[in-house]
Amino acid sequence: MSADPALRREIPDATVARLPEYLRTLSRLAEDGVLSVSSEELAAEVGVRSAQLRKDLSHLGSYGVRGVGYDVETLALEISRALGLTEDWPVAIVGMGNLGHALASYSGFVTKGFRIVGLYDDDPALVDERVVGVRIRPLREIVDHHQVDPIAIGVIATPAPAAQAVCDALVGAGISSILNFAPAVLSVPEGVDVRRVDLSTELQILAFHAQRKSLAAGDLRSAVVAP
Amino acid sequence: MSADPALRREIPDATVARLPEYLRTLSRLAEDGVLSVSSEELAAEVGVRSAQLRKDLSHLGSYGVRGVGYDVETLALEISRALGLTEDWPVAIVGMGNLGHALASYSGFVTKGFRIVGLYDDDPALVDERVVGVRIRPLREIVDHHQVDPIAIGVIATPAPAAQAVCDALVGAGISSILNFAPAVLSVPEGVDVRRVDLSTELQILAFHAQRKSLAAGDLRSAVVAP
DNA sequence: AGACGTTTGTGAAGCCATGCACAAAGTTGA
DNA sequence: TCAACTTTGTGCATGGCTTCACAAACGTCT
Repeated sequence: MSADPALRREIPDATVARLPEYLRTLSRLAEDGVLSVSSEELAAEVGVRSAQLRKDLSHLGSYGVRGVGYDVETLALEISRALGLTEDWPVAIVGMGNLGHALASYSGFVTKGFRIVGLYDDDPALVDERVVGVRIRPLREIVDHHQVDPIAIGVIATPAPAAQAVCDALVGAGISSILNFAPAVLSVPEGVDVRRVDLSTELQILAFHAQRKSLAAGDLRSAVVAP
Repeated sequence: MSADPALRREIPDATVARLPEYLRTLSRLAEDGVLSVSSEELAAEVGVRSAQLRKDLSHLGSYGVRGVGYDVETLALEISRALGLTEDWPVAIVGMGNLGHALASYSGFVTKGFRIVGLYDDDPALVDERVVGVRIRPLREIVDHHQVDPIAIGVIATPAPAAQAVCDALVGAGISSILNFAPAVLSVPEGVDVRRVDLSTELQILAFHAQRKSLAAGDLRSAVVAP
Protein backbone atom coordinates (compact mmCIF):
# COMPACT_ATOMS: atom_id res chain seq x y z
CA MET A 1 0.00 0.00 0.00
CA SER A 2 2.55 2.62 1.05
CA ALA A 3 4.07 4.17 -2.04
CA ASP A 4 6.69 6.22 -0.26
CA PRO A 5 8.83 7.51 -3.11
CA ALA A 6 11.81 8.04 -0.80
CA LEU A 7 12.15 4.31 -0.43
CA ARG A 8 11.51 3.32 -4.02
CA ARG A 9 12.67 6.01 -6.36
CA GLU A 10 16.24 7.02 -6.88
CA ILE A 11 17.07 10.36 -5.27
CA PRO A 12 19.91 12.14 -7.13
CA ASP A 13 23.10 12.66 -5.14
CA ALA A 14 22.99 16.38 -5.78
CA THR A 15 19.56 16.50 -4.16
CA VAL A 16 20.62 14.41 -1.17
CA ALA A 17 23.49 16.82 -0.58
CA ARG A 18 21.05 19.70 -0.29
CA LEU A 19 18.41 18.03 1.87
CA PRO A 20 20.30 18.57 5.16
CA GLU A 21 20.38 22.28 4.43
CA TYR A 22 16.66 22.39 3.79
CA LEU A 23 16.06 20.44 6.97
CA ARG A 24 18.20 22.73 9.07
CA THR A 25 16.43 25.81 7.76
CA LEU A 26 13.01 24.26 8.27
CA SER A 27 13.91 23.39 11.86
CA ARG A 28 14.91 26.99 12.48
CA LEU A 29 11.67 28.23 10.98
CA ALA A 30 9.69 25.81 13.11
CA GLU A 31 11.43 27.11 16.23
CA ASP A 32 10.50 30.63 15.19
CA GLY A 33 6.88 29.55 15.04
CA VAL A 34 6.54 29.68 11.26
CA LEU A 35 3.83 27.25 10.13
CA SER A 36 4.05 27.41 6.36
CA VAL A 37 6.55 28.42 3.68
CA SER A 38 6.47 28.78 -0.07
CA SER A 39 9.25 27.35 -2.18
CA GLU A 40 10.23 30.92 -3.00
CA GLU A 41 10.74 31.85 0.64
CA LEU A 42 12.51 28.68 1.67
CA ALA A 43 14.78 28.79 -1.36
CA ALA A 44 15.76 32.36 -0.52
CA GLU A 45 16.68 31.33 3.03
CA VAL A 46 18.81 28.45 1.84
CA GLY A 47 20.33 30.25 -1.11
CA VAL A 48 19.08 28.19 -4.04
CA ARG A 49 16.57 28.73 -6.85
CA SER A 50 12.97 27.97 -6.06
CA ALA A 51 12.66 25.68 -9.07
CA GLN A 52 15.55 23.63 -7.80
CA LEU A 53 14.00 23.36 -4.37
CA ARG A 54 10.69 22.19 -5.81
CA LYS A 55 12.37 19.64 -8.05
CA ASP A 56 14.43 18.36 -5.14
CA LEU A 57 11.34 17.99 -2.98
CA SER A 58 9.42 16.33 -5.78
CA HIS A 59 11.83 13.40 -5.49
CA LEU A 60 10.56 12.75 -1.98
CA GLY A 61 6.90 12.88 -2.89
CA SER A 62 4.24 15.52 -3.12
CA TYR A 63 4.01 17.28 0.20
CA GLY A 64 3.17 20.82 -0.87
CA VAL A 65 -0.20 22.44 -1.33
CA ARG A 66 -0.68 24.45 -4.51
CA GLY A 67 -1.55 28.04 -3.91
CA VAL A 68 -0.30 27.76 -0.33
CA GLY A 69 3.14 26.25 0.09
CA TYR A 70 4.60 23.65 2.42
CA ASP A 71 3.67 22.90 6.00
CA VAL A 72 6.92 23.40 7.89
CA GLU A 73 6.49 20.54 10.35
CA THR A 74 5.34 18.04 7.75
CA LEU A 75 8.10 18.86 5.30
CA ALA A 76 10.77 18.66 8.00
CA LEU A 77 9.47 15.27 9.03
CA GLU A 78 9.44 13.97 5.47
CA ILE A 79 12.99 15.14 4.80
CA SER A 80 14.07 13.53 8.07
CA ARG A 81 12.48 10.29 6.96
CA ALA A 82 14.07 10.44 3.52
CA LEU A 83 17.50 10.98 5.09
CA GLY A 84 16.91 8.22 7.59
CA LEU A 85 17.03 10.51 10.60
CA THR A 86 13.94 9.05 12.18
CA GLU A 87 16.15 6.24 13.35
CA ASP A 88 19.14 6.55 15.60
CA TRP A 89 22.69 6.38 14.23
CA PRO A 90 25.41 5.23 16.61
CA VAL A 91 28.74 6.89 15.80
CA ALA A 92 32.30 6.02 16.80
CA ILE A 93 35.23 8.41 16.54
CA VAL A 94 38.77 7.13 16.05
CA GLY A 95 41.62 9.51 16.86
CA MET A 96 41.09 11.69 19.89
CA GLY A 97 43.59 14.45 19.28
CA ASN A 98 42.44 18.04 18.99
CA LEU A 99 40.11 17.28 16.13
CA GLY A 100 38.61 14.20 17.73
CA HIS A 101 37.88 16.14 20.90
CA ALA A 102 36.32 18.94 18.89
CA LEU A 103 34.12 16.52 16.96
CA ALA A 104 33.04 14.67 20.09
CA SER A 105 31.90 17.84 21.79
CA TYR A 106 30.41 19.30 18.63
CA SER A 107 26.83 20.15 19.37
CA GLY A 108 25.58 19.40 15.89
CA PHE A 109 26.32 15.77 16.58
CA VAL A 110 23.54 15.08 19.00
CA THR A 111 20.92 17.37 17.52
CA LYS A 112 19.46 14.94 15.06
CA GLY A 113 19.68 11.21 15.22
CA PHE A 114 23.41 10.87 15.84
CA ARG A 115 24.76 9.56 19.10
CA ILE A 116 28.35 8.96 20.09
CA VAL A 117 28.78 5.43 21.39
CA GLY A 118 32.52 4.96 21.10
CA LEU A 119 35.77 6.94 21.25
CA TYR A 120 39.05 5.28 20.27
CA ASP A 121 42.73 6.13 20.40
CA ASP A 122 45.82 3.98 20.88
CA ASP A 123 47.80 6.68 22.68
CA PRO A 124 48.12 5.44 26.31
CA ALA A 125 48.02 9.05 27.49
CA LEU A 126 44.48 9.36 26.15
CA VAL A 127 43.03 5.96 26.95
CA ASP A 128 40.53 5.99 29.84
CA GLU A 129 39.98 9.71 29.55
CA ARG A 130 36.28 10.56 29.37
CA VAL A 131 34.81 12.95 26.78
CA VAL A 132 31.10 13.81 26.74
CA GLY A 133 30.62 10.91 29.15
CA VAL A 134 32.27 8.31 26.94
CA ARG A 135 35.51 6.59 27.84
CA ILE A 136 38.36 6.51 25.30
CA ARG A 137 39.41 2.97 24.46
CA PRO A 138 42.20 1.39 22.41
CA LEU A 139 41.17 0.65 18.84
CA ARG A 140 41.50 -3.12 19.16
CA GLU A 141 38.41 -3.19 21.37
CA ILE A 142 36.20 -1.96 18.55
CA VAL A 143 35.47 -5.42 17.18
CA ASP A 144 33.91 -6.61 20.43
CA HIS A 145 32.19 -3.30 20.93
CA HIS A 146 30.58 -3.43 17.50
CA GLN A 147 29.24 -6.91 18.18
CA VAL A 148 27.70 -5.97 21.50
CA ASP A 149 26.50 -2.51 20.53
CA PRO A 150 26.53 -1.99 16.76
CA ILE A 151 28.23 1.08 15.30
CA ALA A 152 26.68 2.52 12.14
CA ILE A 153 29.19 5.22 11.24
CA GLY A 154 32.92 5.43 11.90
CA VAL A 155 34.68 8.79 11.95
CA ILE A 156 38.42 8.89 11.26
CA ALA A 157 40.14 11.84 12.91
CA THR A 158 43.71 10.55 12.94
CA PRO A 159 46.78 11.87 11.14
CA ALA A 160 46.98 10.87 7.48
CA PRO A 161 49.58 8.08 7.82
CA ALA A 162 47.38 6.14 10.24
CA ALA A 163 44.16 6.58 8.29
CA GLN A 164 44.31 3.53 6.06
CA ALA A 165 45.10 1.17 8.93
CA VAL A 166 42.27 2.62 10.99
CA CYS A 167 39.96 2.34 8.01
CA ASP A 168 40.89 -1.31 7.56
CA ALA A 169 40.15 -1.91 11.23
CA LEU A 170 36.74 -0.27 10.93
CA VAL A 171 35.88 -2.23 7.81
CA GLY A 172 37.19 -5.39 9.41
CA ALA A 173 34.92 -4.84 12.39
CA GLY A 174 31.97 -4.63 10.02
CA ILE A 175 31.40 -0.89 9.72
CA SER A 176 30.43 0.20 6.22
CA SER A 177 29.94 3.96 6.51
CA ILE A 178 33.01 6.08 7.13
CA LEU A 179 33.59 9.80 7.48
CA ASN A 180 37.24 10.59 6.92
CA PHE A 181 38.87 13.80 8.15
CA ALA A 182 42.41 12.67 7.38
CA PRO A 183 43.97 14.06 4.19
CA ALA A 184 44.36 10.65 2.56
CA VAL A 185 42.54 8.63 -0.07
CA LEU A 186 41.19 5.45 1.50
CA SER A 187 40.82 2.25 -0.43
CA VAL A 188 37.88 0.18 0.70
CA PRO A 189 36.04 -2.89 -0.58
CA GLU A 190 32.83 -2.67 -2.58
CA GLY A 191 29.84 -1.66 -0.50
CA VAL A 192 31.70 0.54 1.95
CA ASP A 193 30.79 4.21 1.76
CA VAL A 194 33.47 6.80 2.45
CA ARG A 195 33.07 10.55 2.56
CA ARG A 196 36.03 12.83 3.04
CA VAL A 197 36.15 16.25 4.64
CA ASP A 198 39.40 18.03 4.17
CA LEU A 199 40.28 21.41 5.53
CA SER A 200 43.27 22.03 3.32
CA THR A 201 41.37 21.15 0.16
CA GLU A 202 38.82 23.79 1.04
CA LEU A 203 41.51 26.34 1.79
CA GLN A 204 43.17 25.61 -1.53
CA ILE A 205 39.93 26.10 -3.42
CA LEU A 206 39.47 29.42 -1.66
CA ALA A 207 43.03 30.39 -2.52
CA PHE A 208 42.36 29.64 -6.18
CA HIS A 209 39.37 31.96 -6.30
CA ALA A 210 41.16 34.63 -4.25
CA GLN A 211 44.01 34.52 -6.73
CA ARG A 212 41.63 34.92 -9.65
CA LYS A 213 40.03 37.90 -7.99
CA SER A 214 43.32 39.64 -7.38
CA LEU A 215 44.52 38.89 -10.89
CA ALA A 216 41.31 40.16 -12.44
CA ALA A 217 41.48 43.30 -10.37
CA GLY A 218 44.97 44.62 -10.73
CA ASP A 219 46.90 42.68 -13.29
CA LEU A 220 47.69 43.98 -16.74
CA ARG A 221 50.52 41.63 -17.55
CA SER A 222 48.85 39.16 -19.86
CA ALA A 223 46.54 41.59 -21.60
CA VAL A 224 47.51 40.72 -25.16
CA VAL A 225 48.14 37.08 -25.90
CA ALA A 226 47.67 35.17 -29.10
CA PRO A 227 45.59 32.01 -28.88
CA MET B 1 54.68 36.71 -24.02
CA SER B 2 53.75 34.33 -21.23
CA ALA B 3 50.74 32.29 -22.28
CA ASP B 4 50.11 30.62 -18.97
CA PRO B 5 46.71 29.00 -19.44
CA ALA B 6 46.07 28.95 -15.69
CA LEU B 7 45.80 32.70 -15.71
CA ARG B 8 43.83 33.13 -18.91
CA ARG B 9 41.56 30.20 -19.46
CA GLU B 10 38.58 29.31 -17.35
CA ILE B 11 39.19 26.26 -15.17
CA PRO B 12 35.94 24.38 -14.35
CA ASP B 13 34.99 24.28 -10.68
CA ALA B 14 34.84 20.50 -10.75
CA THR B 15 38.45 20.44 -11.89
CA VAL B 16 39.59 22.95 -9.28
CA ALA B 17 38.01 20.78 -6.60
CA ARG B 18 40.17 17.84 -7.70
CA LEU B 19 43.46 19.66 -8.11
CA PRO B 20 44.30 19.64 -4.38
CA GLU B 21 43.96 15.88 -4.39
CA TYR B 22 46.28 15.52 -7.35
CA LEU B 23 48.75 17.83 -5.69
CA ARG B 24 48.71 15.95 -2.43
CA THR B 25 49.30 12.64 -4.18
CA LEU B 26 52.09 14.09 -6.31
CA SER B 27 53.79 15.45 -3.21
CA ARG B 28 53.68 12.05 -1.61
CA LEU B 29 55.12 10.44 -4.74
CA ALA B 30 57.89 13.04 -4.85
CA GLU B 31 58.77 12.24 -1.24
CA ASP B 32 58.95 8.58 -2.17
CA GLY B 33 61.46 9.44 -4.86
CA VAL B 34 59.16 8.83 -7.82
CA LEU B 35 60.26 10.95 -10.77
CA SER B 36 57.57 10.31 -13.34
CA VAL B 37 53.98 9.05 -13.49
CA SER B 38 51.54 8.19 -16.22
CA SER B 39 47.98 9.47 -16.07
CA GLU B 40 46.90 5.87 -15.52
CA GLU B 41 49.05 5.43 -12.42
CA LEU B 42 48.24 8.80 -10.89
CA ALA B 43 44.53 8.39 -11.55
CA ALA B 44 44.57 5.01 -9.82
CA GLU B 45 46.22 6.55 -6.75
CA VAL B 46 43.69 9.35 -6.55
CA GLY B 47 40.70 7.24 -7.44
CA VAL B 48 39.52 8.84 -10.68
CA ARG B 49 39.53 7.79 -14.34
CA SER B 50 42.67 8.50 -16.29
CA ALA B 51 40.72 10.34 -18.98
CA GLN B 52 39.35 12.70 -16.39
CA LEU B 53 42.79 13.34 -14.96
CA ARG B 54 44.17 14.15 -18.39
CA LYS B 55 41.29 16.45 -19.20
CA ASP B 56 41.68 18.21 -15.87
CA LEU B 57 45.39 18.73 -16.43
CA SER B 58 44.81 19.91 -19.98
CA HIS B 59 43.07 22.95 -18.51
CA LEU B 60 46.34 24.01 -16.90
CA GLY B 61 48.42 23.57 -20.02
CA SER B 62 50.39 20.82 -21.67
CA TYR B 63 52.88 19.51 -19.16
CA GLY B 64 52.97 15.82 -20.05
CA VAL B 65 55.24 13.99 -22.45
CA ARG B 66 53.58 11.55 -24.82
CA GLY B 67 54.84 8.04 -24.50
CA VAL B 68 56.32 8.86 -21.09
CA GLY B 69 53.95 10.55 -18.66
CA TYR B 70 54.30 13.51 -16.33
CA ASP B 71 57.35 14.69 -14.46
CA VAL B 72 56.26 14.60 -10.82
CA GLU B 73 58.08 17.74 -9.69
CA THR B 74 57.02 19.81 -12.67
CA LEU B 75 53.40 18.81 -12.49
CA ALA B 76 53.25 19.48 -8.74
CA LEU B 77 54.71 22.92 -9.32
CA GLU B 78 52.25 23.73 -12.09
CA ILE B 79 49.26 22.66 -10.02
CA SER B 80 50.59 24.73 -7.13
CA ARG B 81 50.83 27.72 -9.42
CA ALA B 82 47.33 27.20 -10.81
CA LEU B 83 45.90 27.04 -7.30
CA GLY B 84 47.88 30.08 -6.23
CA LEU B 85 49.96 28.20 -3.68
CA THR B 86 53.22 29.69 -4.82
CA GLU B 87 52.24 32.75 -2.83
CA ASP B 88 51.62 32.89 0.87
CA TRP B 89 48.07 33.05 2.26
CA PRO B 90 47.64 34.65 5.69
CA VAL B 91 44.74 33.06 7.56
CA ALA B 92 42.76 34.23 10.59
CA ILE B 93 40.55 31.97 12.70
CA VAL B 94 37.57 33.34 14.59
CA GLY B 95 36.15 31.24 17.39
CA MET B 96 38.71 29.45 19.53
CA GLY B 97 36.62 26.74 21.13
CA ASN B 98 37.45 23.10 20.59
CA LEU B 99 37.18 23.36 16.84
CA GLY B 100 39.20 26.56 16.59
CA HIS B 101 41.99 25.00 18.64
CA ALA B 102 41.91 21.89 16.49
CA LEU B 103 42.10 23.94 13.29
CA ALA B 104 44.91 26.13 14.59
CA SER B 105 47.06 23.15 15.44
CA TYR B 106 46.10 21.23 12.32
CA SER B 107 49.28 20.34 10.54
CA GLY B 108 47.78 20.55 7.08
CA PHE B 109 47.50 24.26 7.61
CA VAL B 110 51.13 25.14 7.41
CA THR B 111 52.19 22.54 4.88
CA LYS B 112 51.43 24.50 1.79
CA GLY B 113 51.20 28.24 1.54
CA PHE B 114 48.87 28.86 4.47
CA ARG B 115 50.02 30.67 7.58
CA ILE B 116 48.03 31.55 10.66
CA VAL B 117 48.42 35.22 11.45
CA GLY B 118 45.46 35.84 13.72
CA LEU B 119 43.27 34.06 16.27
CA TYR B 120 40.12 35.72 17.58
CA ASP B 121 37.56 35.10 20.28
CA ASP B 122 35.52 37.45 22.45
CA ASP B 123 35.43 35.11 25.43
CA PRO B 124 37.58 36.81 28.12
CA ALA B 125 38.63 33.39 29.37
CA LEU B 126 40.35 32.73 26.04
CA VAL B 127 41.78 36.15 25.19
CA ASP B 128 45.59 36.37 25.60
CA GLU B 129 45.99 32.60 25.50
CA ARG B 130 48.62 31.56 22.95
CA VAL B 131 48.07 28.79 20.41
CA VAL B 132 50.79 27.75 17.98
CA GLY B 133 52.62 30.89 19.01
CA VAL B 134 49.78 33.28 18.19
CA ARG B 135 47.92 35.28 20.83
CA ILE B 136 44.11 35.14 20.90
CA ARG B 137 42.58 38.60 20.57
CA PRO B 138 39.07 40.03 20.77
CA LEU B 139 37.37 40.26 17.39
CA ARG B 140 37.15 44.03 17.37
CA GLU B 141 40.91 44.24 16.84
CA ILE B 142 40.67 42.54 13.46
CA VAL B 143 40.11 45.75 11.52
CA ASP B 144 43.40 47.30 12.67
CA HIS B 145 45.16 43.97 12.27
CA HIS B 146 44.00 43.59 8.70
CA GLN B 147 45.26 47.07 7.82
CA VAL B 148 48.70 46.49 9.32
CA ASP B 149 49.10 42.85 8.24
CA PRO B 150 46.54 41.88 5.59
CA ILE B 151 44.47 38.73 6.10
CA ALA B 152 43.54 36.80 2.95
CA ILE B 153 41.24 34.14 4.36
CA GLY B 154 38.97 34.20 7.39
CA VAL B 155 37.87 30.98 9.06
CA ILE B 156 34.67 30.98 11.10
CA ALA B 157 34.68 28.34 13.85
CA THR B 158 32.02 29.82 16.12
CA PRO B 159 28.60 28.42 17.06
CA ALA B 160 25.93 28.96 14.42
CA PRO B 161 24.11 31.87 16.09
CA ALA B 162 27.27 34.00 16.09
CA ALA B 163 28.33 33.15 12.56
CA GLN B 164 26.53 35.88 10.64
CA ALA B 165 27.78 38.64 12.95
CA VAL B 166 31.33 37.33 12.71
CA CYS B 167 30.98 37.10 8.96
CA ASP B 168 29.81 40.71 8.78
CA ALA B 169 32.81 41.74 10.86
CA LEU B 170 35.20 39.90 8.53
CA VAL B 171 33.60 41.40 5.44
CA GLY B 172 33.57 44.82 7.10
CA ALA B 173 37.28 44.53 7.78
CA GLY B 174 37.84 43.87 4.08
CA ILE B 175 38.26 40.12 3.97
CA SER B 176 36.65 38.52 0.92
CA SER B 177 37.42 34.81 1.28
CA ILE B 178 35.71 32.95 4.08
CA LEU B 179 35.71 29.34 5.21
CA ASN B 180 32.68 28.66 7.39
CA PHE B 181 32.50 25.72 9.79
CA ALA B 182 29.31 26.91 11.48
CA PRO B 183 26.08 25.21 10.41
CA ALA B 184 24.51 28.37 9.06
CA VAL B 185 23.97 29.96 5.66
CA LEU B 186 25.85 33.24 5.47
CA SER B 187 24.65 36.15 3.42
CA VAL B 188 27.46 38.18 1.96
CA PRO B 189 27.78 40.96 -0.60
CA GLU B 190 28.78 40.31 -4.20
CA GLY B 191 32.43 39.45 -4.59
CA VAL B 192 32.85 37.69 -1.26
CA ASP B 193 33.59 34.00 -1.55
CA VAL B 194 32.23 31.64 1.11
CA ARG B 195 32.81 27.92 1.41
CA ARG B 196 31.10 25.87 4.03
CA VAL B 197 32.26 22.69 5.73
CA ASP B 198 29.63 21.01 7.81
CA LEU B 199 30.05 17.88 9.83
CA SER B 200 26.39 17.16 10.33
CA THR B 201 25.61 17.53 6.64
CA GLU B 202 28.21 14.90 5.88
CA LEU B 203 26.86 12.61 8.58
CA GLN B 204 23.36 12.98 7.21
CA ILE B 205 24.47 12.10 3.70
CA LEU B 206 26.17 9.00 5.09
CA ALA B 207 23.03 8.13 7.02
CA PHE B 208 21.00 8.35 3.82
CA HIS B 209 23.23 5.89 2.01
CA ALA B 210 23.44 3.62 5.04
CA GLN B 211 19.66 3.54 5.16
CA ARG B 212 19.44 2.66 1.49
CA LYS B 213 21.88 -0.18 1.99
CA SER B 214 19.94 -1.64 4.89
CA LEU B 215 16.64 -1.28 3.04
CA ALA B 216 18.02 -2.88 -0.08
CA ALA B 217 19.41 -5.75 1.95
CA GLY B 218 16.59 -6.88 4.16
CA ASP B 219 13.37 -5.14 3.32
CA LEU B 220 10.54 -6.79 1.40
CA ARG B 221 7.78 -4.41 2.38
CA SER B 222 7.32 -2.36 -0.75
CA ALA B 223 7.95 -5.10 -3.25
CA VAL B 224 4.79 -4.65 -5.26
CA VAL B 225 3.68 -1.11 -5.93
CA ALA B 226 1.84 0.35 -8.89
CA PRO B 227 3.45 3.39 -10.53
C1' DA C 1 -21.08 28.84 -7.46
C1' DG C 2 -17.69 30.90 -10.07
C1' DA C 3 -13.90 33.94 -11.17
C1' DC C 4 -9.31 35.34 -9.64
C1' DG C 5 -4.83 35.09 -7.74
C1' DT C 6 -1.25 32.13 -5.95
C1' DT C 7 1.91 28.30 -5.81
C1' DT C 8 3.12 23.63 -6.78
C1' DG C 9 4.84 19.89 -9.70
C1' DT C 10 6.92 18.79 -13.99
C1' DG C 11 7.85 18.41 -19.14
C1' DA C 12 11.36 20.43 -22.05
C1' DA C 13 15.54 22.83 -23.08
C1' DG C 14 20.13 24.07 -22.12
C1' DC C 15 24.42 23.40 -19.80
C1' DC C 16 28.16 21.21 -17.68
C1' DA C 17 30.78 17.23 -16.54
C1' DT C 18 32.18 12.59 -17.49
C1' DG C 19 33.83 8.81 -20.30
C1' DC C 20 35.18 6.92 -24.83
C1' DA C 21 38.18 6.38 -28.47
C1' DC C 22 41.76 7.77 -31.41
C1' DA C 23 45.14 10.66 -33.86
C1' DA C 24 49.33 12.98 -32.70
C1' DA C 25 53.67 12.87 -30.61
C1' DG C 26 57.13 11.10 -28.22
C1' DT C 27 60.57 7.07 -26.86
C1' DT C 28 63.06 2.87 -27.60
C1' DG C 29 65.47 -0.60 -30.02
C1' DA C 30 67.26 -2.58 -34.06
C1' DT D 1 66.74 5.82 -40.06
C1' DC D 2 62.64 3.51 -39.35
C1' DA D 3 59.24 0.59 -37.24
C1' DA D 4 56.93 -0.68 -33.05
C1' DC D 5 55.19 0.72 -28.77
C1' DT D 6 53.54 3.85 -25.28
C1' DT D 7 51.00 7.68 -23.55
C1' DT D 8 49.18 12.26 -24.01
C1' DG D 9 45.67 15.63 -25.46
C1' DT D 10 41.12 16.15 -27.30
C1' DG D 11 36.84 15.85 -30.41
C1' DC D 12 32.59 13.70 -29.67
C1' DA D 13 28.91 11.31 -27.53
C1' DT D 14 26.50 10.44 -23.33
C1' DG D 15 24.31 11.37 -19.01
C1' DG D 16 22.94 14.12 -15.16
C1' DC D 17 21.80 18.47 -13.15
C1' DT D 18 19.83 23.04 -13.44
C1' DT D 19 16.74 26.38 -15.14
C1' DC D 20 12.71 27.83 -17.53
C1' DA D 21 8.01 28.13 -18.24
C1' DC D 22 3.41 26.66 -17.74
C1' DA D 23 -0.65 23.72 -16.83
C1' DA D 24 -2.92 21.84 -12.91
C1' DA D 25 -4.52 22.47 -8.34
C1' DC D 26 -5.75 24.92 -4.33
C1' DG D 27 -7.67 28.83 -1.48
C1' DT D 28 -10.25 33.08 -1.27
C1' DC D 29 -13.54 36.51 -2.12
C1' DT D 30 -17.65 38.08 -4.06
